[in-house]
Amino acid sequence: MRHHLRAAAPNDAPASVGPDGRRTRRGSTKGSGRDRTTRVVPRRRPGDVVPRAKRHTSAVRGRQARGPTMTPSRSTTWPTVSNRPSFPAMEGEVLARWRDRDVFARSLELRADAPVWTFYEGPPTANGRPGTHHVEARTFKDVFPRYQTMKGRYVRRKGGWDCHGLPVELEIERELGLDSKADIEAYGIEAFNRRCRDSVTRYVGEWSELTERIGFWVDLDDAYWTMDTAYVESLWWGLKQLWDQDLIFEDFRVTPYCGRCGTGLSDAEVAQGYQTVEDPSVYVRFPVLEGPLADEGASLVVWTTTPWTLPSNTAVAVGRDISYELVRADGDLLVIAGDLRERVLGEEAEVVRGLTADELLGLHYEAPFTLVEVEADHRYVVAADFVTTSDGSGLVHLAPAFGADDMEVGRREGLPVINPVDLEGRFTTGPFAGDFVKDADPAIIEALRVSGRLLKDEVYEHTYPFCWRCKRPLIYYAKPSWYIRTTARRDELLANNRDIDWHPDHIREGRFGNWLENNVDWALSRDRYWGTPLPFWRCDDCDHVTVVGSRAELGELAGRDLSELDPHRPYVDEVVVPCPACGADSHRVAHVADAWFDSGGMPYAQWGYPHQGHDEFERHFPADFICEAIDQTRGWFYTLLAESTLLFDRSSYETVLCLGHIVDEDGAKMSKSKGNILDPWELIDRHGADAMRWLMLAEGNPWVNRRVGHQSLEDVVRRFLLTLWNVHAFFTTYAGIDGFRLDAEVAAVADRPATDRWVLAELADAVTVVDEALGTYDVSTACRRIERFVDDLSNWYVRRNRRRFWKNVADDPADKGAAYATLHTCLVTLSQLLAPFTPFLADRLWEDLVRSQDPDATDSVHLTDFPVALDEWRDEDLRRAMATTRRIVELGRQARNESGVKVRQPLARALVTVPADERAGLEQFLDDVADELNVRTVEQSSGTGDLVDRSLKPNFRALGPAFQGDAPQVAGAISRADAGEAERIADALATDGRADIEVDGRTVELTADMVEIVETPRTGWELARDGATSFALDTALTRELRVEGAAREIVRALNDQRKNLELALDDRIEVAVHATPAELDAELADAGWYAVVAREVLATDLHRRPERDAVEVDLGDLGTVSVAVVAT
RNA sequence: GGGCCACUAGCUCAGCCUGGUUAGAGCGCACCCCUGAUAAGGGUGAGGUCGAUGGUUCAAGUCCAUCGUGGCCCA
Repeated sequence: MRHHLRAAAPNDAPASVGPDGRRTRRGSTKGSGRDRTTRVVPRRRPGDVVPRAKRHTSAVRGRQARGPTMTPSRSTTWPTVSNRPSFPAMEGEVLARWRDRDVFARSLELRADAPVWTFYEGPPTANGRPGTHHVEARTFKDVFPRYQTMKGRYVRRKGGWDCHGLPVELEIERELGLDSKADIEAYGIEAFNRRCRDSVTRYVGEWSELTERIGFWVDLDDAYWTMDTAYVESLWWGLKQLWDQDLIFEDFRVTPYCGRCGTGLSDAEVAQGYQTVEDPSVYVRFPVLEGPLADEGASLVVWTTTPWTLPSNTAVAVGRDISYELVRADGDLLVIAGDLRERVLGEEAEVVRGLTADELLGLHYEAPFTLVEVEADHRYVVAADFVTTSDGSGLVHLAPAFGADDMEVGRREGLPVINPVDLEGRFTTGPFAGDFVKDADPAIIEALRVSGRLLKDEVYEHTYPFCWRCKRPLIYYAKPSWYIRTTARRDELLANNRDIDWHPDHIREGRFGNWLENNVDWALSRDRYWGTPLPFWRCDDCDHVTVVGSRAELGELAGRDLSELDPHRPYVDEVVVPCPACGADSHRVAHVADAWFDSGGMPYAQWGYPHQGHDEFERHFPADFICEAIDQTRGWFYTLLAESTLLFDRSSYETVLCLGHIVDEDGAKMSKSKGNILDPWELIDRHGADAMRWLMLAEGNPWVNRRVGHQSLEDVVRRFLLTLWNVHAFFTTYAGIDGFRLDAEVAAVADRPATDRWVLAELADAVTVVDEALGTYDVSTACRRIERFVDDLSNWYVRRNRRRFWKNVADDPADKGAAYATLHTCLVTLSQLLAPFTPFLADRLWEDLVRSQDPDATDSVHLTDFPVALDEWRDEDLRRAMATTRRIVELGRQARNESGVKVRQPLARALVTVPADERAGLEQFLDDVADELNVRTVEQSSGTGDLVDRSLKPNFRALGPAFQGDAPQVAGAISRADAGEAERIADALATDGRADIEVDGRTVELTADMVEIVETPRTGWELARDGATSFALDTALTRELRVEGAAREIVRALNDQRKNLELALDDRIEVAVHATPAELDAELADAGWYAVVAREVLATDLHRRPERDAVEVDLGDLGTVSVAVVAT
């Protein structure tokens, strides 16, 4: 096979290849003999010299050594995680582990005694290659069973294959060069069906591989095959049940038919053969035989483009909402739709009077031909809603034998079927006997002309179907067929549908509900070979039909052992049973079942019920969940509901998720002719299965068409998977360096820093939201919440807390331990949270973060329970406080941006205002704001001082209900309040909780919730504002601030060199720094900055001297600094 | 012709069920930052008459009606 999973190259080997192609090894770069002086790449950009930000709110912390320490007992228990992963290779490793450890089977064993949660696999047909849309469906089919398993349910996932049907037969016909049913029968049904059976399994291998590769856990070893004997026997049982309930009957069915090939065609085949052709278009007089119109001698004007069907006319249809007229033209009295009079009869026609459809209904008329004598009442006017006035005369000729609409009306009206045409499409009687019907048109028109019935004859251009094999025109032709009387149970179908949990729910009342409302009997039979043979035996003599429900029953009837009988054609056709009514021989009817009956019967047939598998069926009926593309509404969704309603009086599924289709990145349908089909293997090999899955699950709603392509997959990888992976790599890197151990003492959550408690509070919320969303089949919400958490974790928690991981353990072991423990908790919980969505990455995280520390731990995340948020994590106040903090930081960045003072340059002060109820929460994070924005002190306005302007903003949510129609006036008064008035109201609200305000001369009482007090610092500093939140930045620079900036710049330049030298994170170095003029040098030394620099860059010695090959940093009018690493 | 769905920033989509006066995100774009997550990362900004019209309401992207455009299913 082409798509073997490659033996995955370990992508995280301890050694990695550097940018220059040399192998480097973490922590062992010493003695590598590289020439350090030539490897320093001076980078000098004039605009690039402002010193790096530094924490100013805590001088003590600010002067700690920042690098990771050389820990003597460095643990090797944390795996080395590459920061440039290959997800497809990683997934290969995970797959190998799943196989080795038999994880899927064990995940089932684990829940063997748990409550059952049932998923039904809608069987794909395996005689075509799996495509990208199958990856979509299988992803959604996987995520919920995985979730439910983790929630403690037993989710047996029995696979299935759809084996029968016309597409299989057509493929074999093509291969064998067969052209018609006659050809097939000449070739031999036995051999033909054997080929069909073989072809079904043709792509099973590739299907299985793809299924495994994308992590869809389904039991394909125990899959059901709709062609299996036990399966077919179950269907027989089902059909017999229906027969016993009198729900099966035989009637004519009009289908597209090729007289030359002698075969009906499927809709798909018909669709291939449309051509634009010119056909005769004739208007014919049908004289009225009853009532006033008959007395006046009027005729109906009837239009048709198939004159050959006129001999089979049984009725004329009119539209109830159409206005008709009695018209005199050329001495004729004619009945025609008013809208069409002029077009058909010309301007000369004179309207005698208007007629309603009701006046026409029931009137008998004289038809132009009578080839067949019929006893039943026919040839009168009926109503039908398909009659329009866009063509013809508004009076439609009906020939139930040759039109599906005609047949439907005819059945409703009890009209006879007149069919003077044989199976080769030739007239059997009358003057046209022996002619192919289409060829008889001219003779028929001539006969009409001769009899004086022809009113008008034209040529009509339209599209008409032709046989794709022989190119001859198709005819619509009524043939005897077997039906299931679903209309008898329409109310039950509708009732059961109402109990189904549809996603999206509009399908229930909309597309599906409407379809059920207009339910027609299910045409069950097909005149084909490779399908479930209908178990109906008809007596040659008396036509009595015997229906059998199993081979055993059949054997009993036939009087011989049939336990080894292949229930397919032709073997089953050979079984003859005696008629219980008259004793004559009964032969099986030639039909097979619509393949949809097979798949609709899977709830019972997959177990062979009721002949076997009784317990399994009871245990797994109905399904909790099914999931297919939306085009199954009238397919599987319907047949499942119909069969289970008729057989078990309830729906066989409780929840159904409908999926949209896969389209390309431009939104175009994928099709072979456009050449925009995407091979799923190519996508997965390049980006990985997790990326595919996440794209399917997270992008838009499940039922909206999904755009798939390399670009969107790359986005998923970069935006989501890689972000998470980088956090993981960050954690393991520092945990490894520090020798962090999971069994180390760590502070209780309540005792950890606020930032830790915050991220755990977010985690708790994420777990809750995802859990609830998955419980209600809402993957989009779940995915969005996870994405937001990963972003919070990476771009706020890790970024804000990086230094806690770098610093020396000895300085603050509790703080460092808390940081590790917190991040570890987040990642492990994420691993479990992600397990249903991205099972590979999730399990890799588990392996690295849990298994690496504890070989006795559960050996896959998929064997764990879905995470539960601990109560001690929850802290909604803290979440709100951090949200405020981050909004303040955003404003600060905005102010920085607008001031033009870069973040690397420390500034002295900032003043912030937030709504009163957010002040307390913000207070605890002011240090974070200061550090993030590189400002020494950040203060909140006291709320009363002179530094703040106050204004009022109306809150409509409270004002509206209170003042109704006056709300706008009150709001206006609030907005217009001047400074003094605002001050007065704000104070009154603060002390009494209420305040008076004058509105249009009246005094109105406000409560605190009606007004938002907006404060703005009155400083003249750089100001950024958003509603009631503002940030004022003092941009004044002192010499001291600039010197500190210089120190940060030195650190940055040296760290830059460390990186160029490819030093390990904890390598020690010696550096040389030379600042000029001497005054700057002295200031740096006196303020202790050189010591800070040395600690920052892990320098054992800092020499204040010039060095050749040093990198020079221009500090503007402050001076210049040159730096160099002199020893490693 | 019928049913259903969609229409929100240049693009892809949230928000609508449960109406509240500052409509969000990602990508793209412009400008910038960072340089120990580094073939990465981050920020700020510009950009929207929420398809149109009418209605309900103190208040409509959100509720109702009609229309338009597109899609799916059916005929």
